[in-house]
Amino acid sequence: MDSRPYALFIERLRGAGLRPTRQRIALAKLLFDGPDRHVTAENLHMEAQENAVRVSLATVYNTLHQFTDAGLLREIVVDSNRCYFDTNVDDHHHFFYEDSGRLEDIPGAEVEITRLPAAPEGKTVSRVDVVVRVTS
Amino acid sequence: MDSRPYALFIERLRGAGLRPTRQRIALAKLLFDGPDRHVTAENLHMEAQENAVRVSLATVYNTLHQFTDAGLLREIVVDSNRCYFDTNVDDHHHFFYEDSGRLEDIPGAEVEITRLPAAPEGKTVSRVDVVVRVTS
DNA sequence: GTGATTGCAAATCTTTTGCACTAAA
DNA sequence: TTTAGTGCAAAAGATTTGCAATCAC
Repeated sequence: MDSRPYALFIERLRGAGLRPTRQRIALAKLLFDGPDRHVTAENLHMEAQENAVRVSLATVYNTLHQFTDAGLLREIVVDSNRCYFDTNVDDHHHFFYEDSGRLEDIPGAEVEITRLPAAPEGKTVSRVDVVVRVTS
Repeated sequence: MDSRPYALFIERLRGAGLRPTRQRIALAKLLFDGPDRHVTAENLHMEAQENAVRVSLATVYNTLHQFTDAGLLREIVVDSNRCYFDTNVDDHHHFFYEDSGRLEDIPGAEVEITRLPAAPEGKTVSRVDVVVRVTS
């Protein structure tokens, strides 16, 4: 929880072109001070409150999108009624537990796609997402 | 537009265990009387109105989910703020045009996945979705 | 008739926005 | 200072729900 100094996060924000405000620093600490994770806005807002971080839900939404635009987070689409954000921005894929809504990373190397159609004329592939949906 | 008899759709609904009501028949005709397509609820509701089919938006939502549960449609998740339904329920994948929100089928045979991790203990893979996101 | 289905409007849920206030540089 | 960032409450979408009216069987 308190394993890394604030300076690290402040620097990371500056490096991404974001002003290190109290709220952003606190959220960055929650997000990046530990193993990779998947969060929703609601989810992170609650966690902030539990940790006595005063931040509004609107700011959590804004911050998640700013972090995503800055390349610190990746947005994952698996449920058409909720946005998930992943602190792992490397090339990788996901297991999606349909029953619980939980997400789990699959390292990029564990999926091999050997055939894929060419991008349509004039288009560029921005990403290939593989979602393995599992149930009990 | 009027190429197939109503009887065909009525039978299809019965076969899926759904009462062939006026609304369901009309929507089935819009959905299945032609090549495969991708629709949203809003989208299909507008089309119904244009074709003088009187049906409420709530019923369109309900019907799309009933059809999906019955295996007549498949839900595709590519945008966390809109539900897409696909009349193609065979094994296949998608191009997603990020700029326009348009979806395009990729036949199952055009994607080959040669490595994939095993499903987690006690879980079964219900589906593997591949979404190729493209931009201009 | 009887139970399933529908329509409508209201409710719900997630996400975004407008704007006055506060804080970082 | 000056400009970016924040909080709040209200707005905006998309989807669901409750319930009386209607329809299929």
